[in-house]
Amino acid sequence: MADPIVYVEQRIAAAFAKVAGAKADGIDTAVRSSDRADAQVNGSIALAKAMGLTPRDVATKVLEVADLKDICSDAQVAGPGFINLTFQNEFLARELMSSSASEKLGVRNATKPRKIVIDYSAPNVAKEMHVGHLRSTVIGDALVRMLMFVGNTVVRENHVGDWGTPFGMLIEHLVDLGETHAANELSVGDLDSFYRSARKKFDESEQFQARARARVVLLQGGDAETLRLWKLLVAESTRYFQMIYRTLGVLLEDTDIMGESAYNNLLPQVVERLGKLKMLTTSDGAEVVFAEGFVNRENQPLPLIIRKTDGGYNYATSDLACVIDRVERLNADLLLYVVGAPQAQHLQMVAAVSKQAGWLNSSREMVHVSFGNVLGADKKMLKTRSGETVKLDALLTESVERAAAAVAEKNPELSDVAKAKIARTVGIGAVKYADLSTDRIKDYTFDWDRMLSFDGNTAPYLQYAHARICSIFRRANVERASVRSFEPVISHTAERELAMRVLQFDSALWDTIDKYSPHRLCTYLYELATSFSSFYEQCPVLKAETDAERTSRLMLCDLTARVMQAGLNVLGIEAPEQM
RNA sequence: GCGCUCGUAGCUUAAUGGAUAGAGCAUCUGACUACGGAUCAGAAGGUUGGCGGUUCAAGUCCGUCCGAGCGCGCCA
Repeated sequence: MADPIVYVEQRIAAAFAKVAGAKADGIDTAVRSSDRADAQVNGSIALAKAMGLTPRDVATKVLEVADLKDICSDAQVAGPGFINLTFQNEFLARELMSSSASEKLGVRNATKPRKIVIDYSAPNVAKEMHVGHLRSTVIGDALVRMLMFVGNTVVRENHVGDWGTPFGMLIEHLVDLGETHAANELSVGDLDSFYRSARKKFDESEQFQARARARVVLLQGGDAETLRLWKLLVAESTRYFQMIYRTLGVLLEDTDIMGESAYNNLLPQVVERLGKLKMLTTSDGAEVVFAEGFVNRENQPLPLIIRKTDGGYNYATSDLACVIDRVERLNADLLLYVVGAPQAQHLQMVAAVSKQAGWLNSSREMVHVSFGNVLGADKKMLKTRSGETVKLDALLTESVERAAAAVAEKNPELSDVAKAKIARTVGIGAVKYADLSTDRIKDYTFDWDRMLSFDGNTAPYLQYAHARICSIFRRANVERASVRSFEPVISHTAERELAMRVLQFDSALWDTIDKYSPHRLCTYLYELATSFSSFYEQCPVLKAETDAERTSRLMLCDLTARVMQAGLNVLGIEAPEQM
């Protein structure tokens, strides 16, 4: 326990229960941070009516019962019935020590650790990764890291698009080019042109279309030679994905790939099981499930197509197979899908059918971690086939280059090796942070300048705060660990503000996890950095007035840096010691 | 047509139903020979798309209208 608000909340809740008894049930007695005091309680107003008292009377009683004298220097009923709390500096100091002593910096572990399968990134074989994949990859990876941080078991799954009708055309194109030539073309990372040429042939030549269709049949029938060619495509693409992932610094590995093809042999089983459950209906020649509450344009029930008229399966079948696999083989109790908002209805239908079939229930659920569309400067969807796609590796390269220019300007004395390393850390961090720091649900306007700007609420600003602290310790020639158990003395306002902020890491991270919204942690870290910068201006550390004050401030600096580093780390962003 | 999402300062945005809507960018005014100026302090900038409702309290919930985007049977 380190967050004073979390701590006082328990006492307040108990006090409310004592004062109001059962009437307090369902009343929000949460304690929140406030700009009028350290914390604010506001359940009294809601309770007043039920108790036949004025809100201020309720608040006064609660305050009497809670008896917060040992931790609060001030506790007052204010306004219509709020309780404003001010914590004692000694209490904050104790909490800082508790946080400093804990490996997880005061963050509570999950009370019930879960097994969580998280589906993210999902690029397509033989296609370039673009900004849409950036969102899924970066958001998904941040969630993986924070869910693991609080003690969950997390399984990463990269649902790569490696199966289906386009592969007929891609394989035939590969055959036309010759394997060596095709491999060369694919290995230079120019996947889009490969895909486009195949597409062009497909659109222009009926003969090619026929070949492509025949090839799909061979592929799905397991023809050895076709599979060999298919694997060639997959292998080249996988190498390309891994290159991007390594550059991006995400956790995804080859072994996390569970492409559509991986579920191929489960597909007949899906049909069989749905059939046994009497959920299948034949409609227009296709085998479908009608999930309740979904209608089409004509207000007719909207089906989930399990088996097409031609006997083939499609992505709904494969997604259902996924659910079965994740629940039954992996024994997951939470399935997260970090997938764009346009898939919302599809995923709802998959969830509805899975529930109806009994694969999912209230303790095994799937959650769509949806994110907004990526828009161009014209505020229109960035389309994949328009040819105007921003390629991910080009984006990352440019970001690192811009960061390199900044490093060269600010720190010309650093070695070339150090400069290059910092440029990568800063450049990649900036891109990831730009993606993570706004509410994922909203549409996202792609903007080079904003993404690569190093001012304001950006990764470099947070990294800079961290680097400055490291610099203080370098100059002081003091081991970071040596100040960690020192009990700090809080006197200056800026010091106190920073202390309060540091202690909120726990609630900020949990708030982020509860909503699967990384931008909340970003906001917290930005505020932490702001508080530190302000402290840094106002409170000399190395030239503090006394040794005790100096050590106290060093302790606070160390803890701030550790929280910053841990916070950036769960976002998948590195915190350099110099920049 | 039906459904989902979004609409906050010039721009980019934050805000569990809580008091005076909080930041950054841009603009303007200031600041150290103290630990890194990729900084800090301050000013100005808002009828939270409109109207109505629920509530002690609404940017937030409900209704309605306007605007934008996405989805809606065999592509994934």
